[in-house]
Amino acid sequence: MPNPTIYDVAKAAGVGVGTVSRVLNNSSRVSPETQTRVLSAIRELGFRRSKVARQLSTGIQHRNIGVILPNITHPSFVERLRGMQLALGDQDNDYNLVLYSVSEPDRYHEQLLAIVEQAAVDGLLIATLTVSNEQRDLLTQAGIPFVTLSDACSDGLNCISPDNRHGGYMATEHLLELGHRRIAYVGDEFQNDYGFPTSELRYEGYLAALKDYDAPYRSDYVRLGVHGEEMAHRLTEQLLAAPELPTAIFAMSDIQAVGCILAIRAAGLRVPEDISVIGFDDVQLSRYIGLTTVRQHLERSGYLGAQLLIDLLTTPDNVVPRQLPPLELIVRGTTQRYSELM
Amino acid sequence: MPNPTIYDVAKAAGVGVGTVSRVLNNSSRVSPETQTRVLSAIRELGFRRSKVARQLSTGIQHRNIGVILPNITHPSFVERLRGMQLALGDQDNDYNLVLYSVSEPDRYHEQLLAIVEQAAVDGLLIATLTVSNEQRDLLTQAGIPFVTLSDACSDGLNCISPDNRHGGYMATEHLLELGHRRIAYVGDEFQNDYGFPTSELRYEGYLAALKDYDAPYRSDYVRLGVHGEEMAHRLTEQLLAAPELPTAIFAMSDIQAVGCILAIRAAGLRVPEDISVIGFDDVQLSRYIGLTTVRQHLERSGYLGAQLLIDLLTTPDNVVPRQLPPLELIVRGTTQRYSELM
DNA sequence: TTTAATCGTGGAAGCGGTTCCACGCAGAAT
DNA sequence: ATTCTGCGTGGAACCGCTTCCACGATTAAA
Repeated sequence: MPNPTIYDVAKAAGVGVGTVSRVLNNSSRVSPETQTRVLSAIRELGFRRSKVARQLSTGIQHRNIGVILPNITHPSFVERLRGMQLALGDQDNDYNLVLYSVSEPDRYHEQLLAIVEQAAVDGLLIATLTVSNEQRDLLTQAGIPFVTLSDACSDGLNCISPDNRHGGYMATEHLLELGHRRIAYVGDEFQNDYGFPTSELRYEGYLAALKDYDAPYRSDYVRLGVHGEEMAHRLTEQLLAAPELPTAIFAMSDIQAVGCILAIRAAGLRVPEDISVIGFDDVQLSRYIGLTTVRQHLERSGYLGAQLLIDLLTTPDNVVPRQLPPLELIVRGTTQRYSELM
Repeated sequence: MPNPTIYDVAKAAGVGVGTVSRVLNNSSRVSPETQTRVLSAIRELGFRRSKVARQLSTGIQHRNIGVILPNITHPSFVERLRGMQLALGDQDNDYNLVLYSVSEPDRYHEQLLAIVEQAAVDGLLIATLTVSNEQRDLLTQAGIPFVTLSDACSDGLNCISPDNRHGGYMATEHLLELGHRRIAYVGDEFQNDYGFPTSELRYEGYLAALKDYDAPYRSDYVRLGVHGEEMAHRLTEQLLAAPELPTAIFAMSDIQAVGCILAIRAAGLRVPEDISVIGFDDVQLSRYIGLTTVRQHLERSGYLGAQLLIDLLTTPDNVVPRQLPPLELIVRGTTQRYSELM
């Protein structure tokens, strides 16, 4: 018997279904003999009570909020996750957080389909990944409200996003004001498999700042590659092989900034004495290592995103808009004034 | 109407329930007029189809695995989580990971009760938190198999755990072999609200190593406090205020090691030149900052725990035991040989 | 002894969907 | 005119559990 039900158990034990249910919930009194009979029938048949049937029958509502994110590895997601948990904790309604980590970009859509098909969640928090029109329609059609924590707040989707362009500007401006002129950019490739434009936006800010400050733009100072510390390490090595070294690097994320710093040190140079490095995000790690960066309130964005979604779920026609605090420049120890003397 | 059902929608639209269902799933053909009638009825009533009823009816099984952990903040949980995701990804059966973050210890039991009551999960992965006998019975009674990723593998529970005592020994031994004799221990209080004995176990290893190497034990070199970087910082300040400074510190976790290092630097001393520091865990962060530590394969333990649970869920009578790889000493840059000259 | 209360139990109804079968009706084929 | 086909539709049955009501058998109270 593949999936025995309480009816099977009842039959096997020679009792009624009500009795089986009573044993299962050890509610009211069941005579000891009966109880053991039922229990052994359960064991023999390998019975497992259906979660779903139980929920339907008892009418217990517990809403699931799904979180889709590219990969649990990255610290920035941890921060956002923490914020979400916080928001869900506020509501002591029972919202459960269900994690969907998209390890490979091409499985993203497939996973989304499965989520919809399974009716696994009541609402969705989509971090960093972009939502295509097709996907938007899919979710709307299925009646699953969603909030994106992304960098492309397009077409009136519910979305929590920092101003990446401005953040890129801020970071670069900081370096410029310290007197740097040869500033490199290390970031993700603009066209990545997950489809998010973060790197390009921050790069645009970088460009704009260079322009405003009449600093030269040099294409060989722009190094792009897949996200991660190691790639940043390698990109920095390339930068260091150039005839004229940059005096500062703007890395589009803190993790990449770490890669840059490690590469610089490995080359026998010092940070910030020889080369200044600024990151982006302000993850926990950055405080520990004293990285200068742009704080984008990741935890808060998770918090606000979850709140927004809860609004959407509970009072769809009274959704209060949420505002992310402005980006902040956090100056720590990896940037310093540029002096010709050096 | 609080919770309109498809019957309400059908009535309002003047159609049968079958038709409503067809519209909902846009399956087979429904005439355009009918469709719009149904759709507007849905909108007016604020109908949301019940996830649970749908699942019961379609017979779609998707198992939920709950993860209970003290607090999402801590990097070590992220690593374990990653391992769990990995294991769940192997099975491309649909196992969903549901997160329960216990922010306050006293809410732990309450949350556990809610999980059981709600029948929210099919199995449970309990990280770090300990399971009392009462709780064990509760879960067994409810037919929820569970695996603990804890430090107290007692009474034949399914459990993945490193040998913390031995790990404490290894860390201390490393310092001793570098010639250190004045070795401090910074860790959690032995009796913490979450009930896990990690700190005490590692401390025991510390003691044993001191003894084996005939190094003096000094109670003022043992500093305990609530887990976290900040507390470790403060404890280290106390250590530095002592008349005779320790030459090395064994911190029971990497995060605490960071606190130690920061405190040492803040006091104008250098790591490892003045004081060596060794941590425990080998979280990602540690690689970045070059921390010497004991690797406990956190990701792997999450992975194995999830696998074990899946076994329990699918083939309860054929559970293959999982073995964690042995602890490894990872020597990086925060420890060095002690020389009297200094 | 009669009546009432209690206990253990069986089983129908219901939770809110989906699905399949049956039916009416329009248009095509005979 | 009759039969056939297919489309759009209604609604019963079912998914697997809980729960409540009913009922017979004890036991206690009157």
